[in-house]
Formats: sequence, C-alpha cells, structure tokens
Amino acid sequence: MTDFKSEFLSSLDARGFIAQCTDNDGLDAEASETVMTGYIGYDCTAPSLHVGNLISILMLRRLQQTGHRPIVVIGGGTTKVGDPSGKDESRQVLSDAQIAENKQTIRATFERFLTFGDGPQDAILVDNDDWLSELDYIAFLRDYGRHFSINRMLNFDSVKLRLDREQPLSFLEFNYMILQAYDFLELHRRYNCVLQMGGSDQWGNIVNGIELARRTDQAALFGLTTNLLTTSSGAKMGKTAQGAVWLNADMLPVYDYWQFWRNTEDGDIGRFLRLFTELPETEITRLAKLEGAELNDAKKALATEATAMCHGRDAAQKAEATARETFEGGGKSADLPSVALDAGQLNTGIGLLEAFVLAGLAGSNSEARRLVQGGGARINDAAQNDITRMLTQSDIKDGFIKLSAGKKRHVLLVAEG
RNA sequence: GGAGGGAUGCCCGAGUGGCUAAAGGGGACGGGCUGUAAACCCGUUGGCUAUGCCUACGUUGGUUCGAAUCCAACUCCCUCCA
Repeated sequence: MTDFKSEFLSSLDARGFIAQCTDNDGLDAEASETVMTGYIGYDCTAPSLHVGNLISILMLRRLQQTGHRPIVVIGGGTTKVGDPSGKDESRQVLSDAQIAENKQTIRATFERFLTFGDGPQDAILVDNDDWLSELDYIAFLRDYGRHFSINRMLNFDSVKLRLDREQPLSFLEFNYMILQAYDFLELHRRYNCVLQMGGSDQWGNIVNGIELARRTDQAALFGLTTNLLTTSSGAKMGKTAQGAVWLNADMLPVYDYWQFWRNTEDGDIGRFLRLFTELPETEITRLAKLEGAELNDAKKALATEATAMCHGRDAAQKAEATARETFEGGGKSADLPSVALDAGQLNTGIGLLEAFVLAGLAGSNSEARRLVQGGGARINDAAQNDITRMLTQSDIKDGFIKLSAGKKRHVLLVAEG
C-alpha cells in the first residue's frame, strides 16, 4: 500500500485494483489537483462485453466517481483489421455493419456504469476508427514510426514471450502496439486525455503511448494497470459451462449472471467484494470473515451487489429471490430463465430429449440422452430415466414445465399459442 | 529460390495399413461428498429417424479387400540456408 493523496488512487488502491503505475506521485498529484481525463480501449468483436472486461469498466466508473472524466474508446478501427492475437487462424473480419451494431449494444452496457453527457466530468465514447482509418502510411511512418525503437519493442513481454516460444508474430500484430500508442497520443491531442488504464497485459502498449507523446508533444502522460483476474484455484475468470459471462442481459439472463457470482470460490470472496461491489470496507471485512457455510451469505451479497450494478437493483433482487426459492424453497419459482414452446406440440407430445435440447440444457439429442442416463435430468424436480418419455399438457404445473440438468441448471418451458 | 519439419476430436497430444469414433492429459458435463465453494472420488464426452447408419485425422485425387496411417498434387505453418 502506498499513501495516495488523491481520492482516485487511494480508493482504487484500497480496493485492490492497482497492479502497476508508470508514475505514482505524478499521477497522484495530477488526480488531486485537476479534473483529468482517462481512457480505456475496447474491441467490439462481439455484441457484448463480458466479466473479463468488468474490472476495467469499474476503474472508469471510479475515475468518474472521484471527479474525473472517463473516455471509452471503441476499437472500431482496430476491429476492422482483425485482432491477430492468440494463435488461432486469422479471425473473420467483421463487416462495418456488424461493428456498428456491436458498438451500439456495447455502449448500452457502459451507460449502466458511467454517466454520459457534455459536462466536464461526463463520460464520452469515441471510436478510434475516426482517426485510424484516415492515416496516411508514409506520413505516419515518417512522423511517428521513427519514434519507435524496434530494439525496445523486442523487449516487451508481449513480443518477447512470443519470440522466445518461437511462435509466429506477424508484422500486423507487431503494429498493434503502435496503433494503440497512437490512440493515446490522439486522445491527448483531442481531449487532453492524460491517463490510459487497462489490464497488466496492456502495460507495454500503454508505455509505448506515453513514450510517443513525450517525444512528439513533450506531454507527460500516465499509465495504470490492474492484475488480470483469475480465481484462487487458478482458472481464468469469465468462463462458464455455457461460454462467456456476458454483461448484456439478452446474451446471458440476469439470473445466470447472479448465479455466476453466487458460485464464487471461497478464497475469492474478499477480493471480489472489494473489486466488484461498492459495499463499504467495514461491511466487506465482516462478510469476508465468515467461515464455512456462513460464507454463503457473503456470496449472496456479492452476487446481488454485482448484479445490481450491471442490471439494476430490482433485477438483482429478483434473481436473488428466484435463487432462494429454487435452492432453499423446493423449486417453485416462476422467474427462472424460460423458453417458449408451441402449445400445439404438447398436444401431440414432445420427446424428453428434444425438450432438453429445446431448452438449451443439452447441445444435441445424444447429449440429452447422456444426461438422462447419467441421472442428471429432471422434470418438475422428478428424476427421469426413460429417454422415450413424452412431455404433454399434463406435465404443466403452475403454467410451466420445469426442466433441470443437474442441480444448478434450470429452465422453464412455457407453452404459448 | 533451396533443404528439412509439421497440420489429428473443444484444446494439448499419441498413433505410422485392419483390433481406431481414434491412447493419454486438460477442459467441460453428470453423479458422490459438501455449503449452489474448493479439493477429492466415479461416470460421460462426434451426430442421427440408433442392436444400425452417417460424418471425422489440412484439401483433392490415387494405391489397396481395407488408409489417420502408403503415393501424388495442392494449401497453410515452422526451422535453417540464399
């Protein structure tokens, strides 16, 4: 722990956000004496962000809460090129229309965490395509390329690790850090942005931007990173059975989002409460001290608080109530994720396996069969072992048929039409 | 331009003519234990209109009764030389 004067840095520090800063004292002074502007960049390859992006979003939120201006940079320009990182074959390049669409839905998420507008501390959202797509190659190389030292870049971890492992590194990819560095410079020029934040994997890119601005504009910019999030058992955050934990409700039901946090590992509780909720420190200390089964209360608090921030408090409490009824009250809740079913199908009857596939609880008939044979399939809480069984109108209880795969995954089939 | 190495299921990775829907590991899913946790134990893990059928070992064609395995061409990747 360092002693910070500024509310911005001291609160981030107290909550365990900070991994590394390019200049603690300089940034602290800037944050306590001015209304500063800081940014984080996001690619828009998917229609929604996921929990892996959450820490950085919360840093922007705290930046704003402590009196500064956050900028969200959408990587429309970089997405167009197609991020080559990772070792997969080159990804599909998204169409301009898709990118525009993703920008819209992603923006909606930020509106839950930040206040946008025209005031001095209101958040703004910009697209780096605005300046990147207009760059002139020769002019760019002449004006900015000369400031980048290959010798130095080869020493950045992102590059070095690749080369050490003898993995390919394309020129395109190599240029990524240059474009990102240029983003920072451009944001400084346009918006007087002085701070770039991001995950610790962004350190090299951030430092490059700072260096570039110092050389071309004699500007003093700052960088701040957070640790990449893993669970205490070492797994990467943000993946569940179904895939990524999306922040948009139409990509992942609020109930499932709540469940994701509810299933946090014991060892992560204190850390996650500090990072992902805005509960006061005293309350967190109390919750984190709980032991054994009582820790479940801390997990519920985490789930509800984290969900409230992303989806609103009403939705969060509803999810909590649904979970309580489902797990503690014998499974009566009508608010579980539901899937519509044509009423006519129930008249003729619908196969058990087909129903599980329809509900999204199994990926194929074969998978559904294994589920049944493994003893994990239930209808209205009654275990099923006959794969030929048909579901009919008579299975409807209180207006729906409850399908369960295992103890945690439940879906309601609702007849319509 | 030359020489060599490689491409296997969600991922890593064995297999070098039939016993291979393809070892092993990881991940994932289900079950057990528990606290809707972790760890651990057990099972499952291509699809289907299912005692059979279809698809699958980079692509296309060939040899063979039979190919992931042999041959040819092609594509992509890596290493070294120029």
